[in-house]
Amino acid sequence: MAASLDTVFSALADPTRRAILAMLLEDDMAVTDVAEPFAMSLAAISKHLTVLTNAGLISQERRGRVKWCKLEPDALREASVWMQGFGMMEGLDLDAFERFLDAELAQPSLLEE
Amino acid sequence: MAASLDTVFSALADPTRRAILAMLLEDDMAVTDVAEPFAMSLAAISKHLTVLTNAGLISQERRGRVKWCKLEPDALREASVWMQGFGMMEGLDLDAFERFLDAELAQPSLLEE
DNA sequence: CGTATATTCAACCAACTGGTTGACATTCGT
DNA sequence: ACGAATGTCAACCAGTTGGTTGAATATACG
Repeated sequence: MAASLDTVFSALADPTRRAILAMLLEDDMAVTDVAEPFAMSLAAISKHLTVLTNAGLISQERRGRVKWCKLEPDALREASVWMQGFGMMEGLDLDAFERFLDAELAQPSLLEE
Repeated sequence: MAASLDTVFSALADPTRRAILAMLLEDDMAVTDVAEPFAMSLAAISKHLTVLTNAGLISQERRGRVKWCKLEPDALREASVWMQGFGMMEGLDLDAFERFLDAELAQPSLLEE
């Protein structure tokens, strides 16, 4: 999955999805168990899990009739690097940040030709 | 402005807005100058700046007929703390992270009653 | 005063989001 | 083989997003 900053940040922009990530921090979970505490349908949670998967924030592995959801925190790394570049956090990797800025600003579709 | 994680992350989810933030990292800028490199109308950029302002990521101060835009990186701090809580980055503040998780999970509107 | 500059507002539009429900496909247990 | 459990799919809906254009509002300049 191409986990761009776009997809990662927009996946994180929903409180339900952030809550799911927090739950998966504890342990891997089946879809039904993920859905259990929420006041919405299983289908809605299934969609949220798809969004998280597309963002690379979780992975899903089917075992029998149960689909296990697993946190994939690596996808947060590049987003975190981006944010740290604004100089407010410790542990800044300036080189990585510059690469991100260059790559993003170089997207021709975004800029005038 | 109530800069929630929702508004911060969803503001960051757009590449135009991230590019604007990167530009403001260099220096404060007028709205017209922010808009100049982009292939879209001034009105569109004005809307993006409103989104960024509502997220607390920038502030805008009118001086004469020019409205100056200024980066406000503090808004990134709580989002960055949230992300760091997933254990992949250095400088983790576990206490702050726990407080965030508790606050978010305690939102009753999200959970079944 | 009149005109150019800087920015927003209002109406509109297509596309996306986040939710619903009901039907469907798989797999497990008996 | 049957029935219950696990998830997804498809169609639908209301509300939001990201863009457009044209008019409106300040403010500054000469």
